[in-house]
Amino acid sequence: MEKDKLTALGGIKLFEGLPPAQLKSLAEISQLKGCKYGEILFEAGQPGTHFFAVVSGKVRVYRASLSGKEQILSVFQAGESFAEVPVFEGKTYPASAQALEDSVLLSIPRRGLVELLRREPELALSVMALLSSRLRAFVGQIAQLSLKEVPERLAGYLLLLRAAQGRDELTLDLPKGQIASYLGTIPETLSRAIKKLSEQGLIEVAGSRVSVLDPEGLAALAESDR
Amino acid sequence: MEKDKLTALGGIKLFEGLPPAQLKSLAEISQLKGCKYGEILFEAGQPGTHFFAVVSGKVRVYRASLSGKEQILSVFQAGESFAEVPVFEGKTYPASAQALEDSVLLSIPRRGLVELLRREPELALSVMALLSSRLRAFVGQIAQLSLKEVPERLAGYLLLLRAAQGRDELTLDLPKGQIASYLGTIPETLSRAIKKLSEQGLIEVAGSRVSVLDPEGLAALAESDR
DNA sequence: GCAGGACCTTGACTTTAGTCATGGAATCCA
DNA sequence: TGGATTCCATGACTAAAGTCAAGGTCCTGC
Repeated sequence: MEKDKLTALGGIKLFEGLPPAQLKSLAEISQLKGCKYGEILFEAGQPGTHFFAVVSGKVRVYRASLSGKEQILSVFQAGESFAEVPVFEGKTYPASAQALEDSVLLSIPRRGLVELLRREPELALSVMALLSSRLRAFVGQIAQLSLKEVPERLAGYLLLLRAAQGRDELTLDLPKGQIASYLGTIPETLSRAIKKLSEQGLIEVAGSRVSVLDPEGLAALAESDR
Repeated sequence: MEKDKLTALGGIKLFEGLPPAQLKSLAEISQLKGCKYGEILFEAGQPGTHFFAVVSGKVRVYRASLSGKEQILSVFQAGESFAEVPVFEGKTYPASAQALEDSVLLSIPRRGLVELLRREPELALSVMALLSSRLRAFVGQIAQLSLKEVPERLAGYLLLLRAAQGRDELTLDLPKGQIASYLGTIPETLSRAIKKLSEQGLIEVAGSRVSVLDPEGLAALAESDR
């Protein structure tokens, strides 16, 4: 069992390059935790006791409004970690987290991680780099939400996917409803945005498969604003 | 002159509690820099060479769209620091920065700061806490932009100001146009939102002075969503 | 004291996106 | 296999916020 945890920890990008002794001490304090599709890991406002890493599966981090609309902040997959904020602030989780698939997670109590960071300046620098990249992503998300309309945001999202998948035939990584929530809109509006891009000949859509027909056109749209 | 820098560094919250020797080495590599109202310090996309701290004055960090609309991410005042992201990522600034008043800044080259962080785990932890609090703020901002309407966002902003100023008679800390940009809207829409809150008897406005008449009502509005 | 300018407000209008309701397609699994 | 569920698309409508244009207020500096 300790063995499993060690292997799992080894697969987490953030802990790459950590000396084996430290990995082992991390393994001692962390827990492997299975969770099912739809399971809520924590909710915005709860005291933030643990830091998480995804061993397998998929987790979304989001904020919900009282009326039920949700804004996805990020989706995390195998090798990624999340819920750093309360580790260093010691307060509450700023957002909620829910499994989008049956998943396996590592949960690490914040105290232990802080101890480790005190002893491992290189890990600390990695953590700062990770936090910084999150900040960069959020800056982009804020700018998109505030300065761009839905079809433009969709174009940007598709270009990101294309870069990640390395080809023009994309497979959507999330159900469309979740993509809508990530883009800060609702499924109906996303549906119409997809139709619009199709009609303009920029993409072709069949279910969760999307072909990018005109990458430059998409890029022009994504850059543009009203 | 070195003396000035030391005093200035001593006033920066992030560096509070740093051993004098380290402060001194920071002073050696950092530069004092005056800048005038409206001066642009850096623009989104430029290589991020420096980290900044505000000695006096006021700086806004924002993203602009091609068409001229702007979204303010944060406004920094004396004692605060900004532009951490490229320090740890070594890439470009994710947003632009502009002086909102004649200001004095400290600029610190990223290399020197990284060196210092390697030697000072406690400073590293402070930086992680700072980055985390930024993330928390951005999560809130994303949620507001996506899940709430302008009058609700305004209500939230006024409540924050009220908490900061500790009384019900507020002085707006920014021109209304800048507040609009912070709230993700335009001056006309902000004007109407202010009028709406006034008509509902929640606030009373005269120029840049705002009286909060009904804090609970404001809070109810800020929490609510459509 | 008044001309110019920055900033703010208001009104009329347009555009975008959200709401509500309906129906279709795919999937899961008794 | 067929019934239920979930997810998605579409249409008709409403509401929110942006655009454009005009005018007001306040401050500054001759």
